[in-house]
Amino acid sequence: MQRTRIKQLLATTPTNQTIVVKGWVRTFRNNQFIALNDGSTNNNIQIVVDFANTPEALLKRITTGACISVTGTLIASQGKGQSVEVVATALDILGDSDAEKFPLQPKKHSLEFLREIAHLRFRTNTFGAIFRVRNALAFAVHQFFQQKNFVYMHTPIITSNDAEGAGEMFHVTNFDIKNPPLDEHGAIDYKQDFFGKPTNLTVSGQLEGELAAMAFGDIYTFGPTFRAENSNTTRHLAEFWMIEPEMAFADLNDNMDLAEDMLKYVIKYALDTCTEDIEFLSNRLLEEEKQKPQNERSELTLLEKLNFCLTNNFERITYTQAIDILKESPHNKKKKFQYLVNEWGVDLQSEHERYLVEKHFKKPVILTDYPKNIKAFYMRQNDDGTTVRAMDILFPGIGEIVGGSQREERYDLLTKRMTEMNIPLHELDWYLDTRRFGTCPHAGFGLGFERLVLFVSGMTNIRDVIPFPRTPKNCEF
RNA sequence: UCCUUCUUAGCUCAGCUGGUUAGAGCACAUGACUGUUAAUCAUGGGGUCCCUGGUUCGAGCCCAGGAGAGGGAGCCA
Repeated sequence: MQRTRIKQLLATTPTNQTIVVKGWVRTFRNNQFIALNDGSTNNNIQIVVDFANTPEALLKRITTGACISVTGTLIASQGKGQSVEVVATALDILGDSDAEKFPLQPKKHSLEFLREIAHLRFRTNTFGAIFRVRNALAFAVHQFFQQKNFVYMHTPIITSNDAEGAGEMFHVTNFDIKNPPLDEHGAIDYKQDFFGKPTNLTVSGQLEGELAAMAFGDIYTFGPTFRAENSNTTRHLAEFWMIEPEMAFADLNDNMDLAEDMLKYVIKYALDTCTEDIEFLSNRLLEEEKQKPQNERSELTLLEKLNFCLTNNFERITYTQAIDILKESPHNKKKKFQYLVNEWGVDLQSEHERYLVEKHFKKPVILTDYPKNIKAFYMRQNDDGTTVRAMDILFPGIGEIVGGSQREERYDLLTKRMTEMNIPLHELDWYLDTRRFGTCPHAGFGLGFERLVLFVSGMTNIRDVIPFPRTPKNCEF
């Protein structure tokens, strides 16, 4: 007989039907009641064991963490905490779990402790909810773009291109690093390496994405990305997943519209399909914030915050307007910023971004038209000669979740800018071909998937929204 | 990388001014009970006080160095 998933069982009208259910024991109370979970939902099904007619040796093996298979009848629960329960007629232990050694206990654990046992934390309510939400968001990303006829493009993970400047890269080689072959000058001879040249893990699929957009029109990537920055924060990972759409015949406004539509679409999808999980996470956050002083708590619950995002337009302002707002802000005048805002041209600090999003507008903000000197070479230059068609989307609690731009499609201006920024043209010759052969206005952005999961789950540390986080000095599992 | 806080039982933590045998709650084990909901009650086992060195009659506590973790900053998604 096939097993039924617990999520489905809990929604079934009990008519004494015989069912099979398999899962992992969360708790075993009173030698009689098993709370069983199979990952389909955070809710457990209660298995009732006839302990008087069950061998004691078998009862002893029903421990927290054990994997069991139960055949029984589904009945309306006689107890109060649940609507249905399963009266066991047969119970098999599929996998024992030594209660003395199993680290998950029927009690609250700290997120830091669970991070150390990331291979087992999937079995907790919090991480069950997080990773079901993550799954829903990933699926919704694909559904959103597919409905719009974007082509899913797999850009390379190993690349020889290191001219992007998006971040420090992980070197890829199969040399014996203690004894690499040297050339006549004593330098490492990459001609003898696997690819015959130095290679790295990708920091972005954007440049290759642009190539594809110049043929398919609209494309997106969704894959792993690697940055070897020594970043130790709650918002950075060395290995993370990035979504990068690229649209031909699109300007910055189209780009902002796409990003805003996409964020709203995937958040709504998660709310609709993971309602219970998000409610659970919302309550979890509420409980966690009770530990904090009143003025540090969120004004909205997680659920309210997500719904607020769906029903309000993101605030769109230019960098220049943002600087004016910050300059004139009471916060700046009272010198409450660590870095005071006095002049146009400086990069915004996180405290400034947080002020704009969390204090001034109290909603997601899209900042556009940054000074060209603080942005990448490929961004389209405005006629003022000082700013570029860049956009950053800032989210409360997360900061920058999206970074994008309209691309510089004009060959002359692009190569001039590259030369100014000391980017060797010959290394990106293939990229420049798009501008040589049938160039057109186009735009795209990069969305850090884990930052999205962070926002939707209400978690505060990015290491808790990816199954096995890779950060400086940490690559377990 | 910088600033800052922390590291004591399986987990979460307490540990006074440096003083004799290092504690609690939960978890776990044993027993009782048996429609429980983090069950309850009783009993019990469990410690490299992060590591190394130093000061001292005496260090979990003070000093130096190191490791790991949390929070903040920078870099960014």
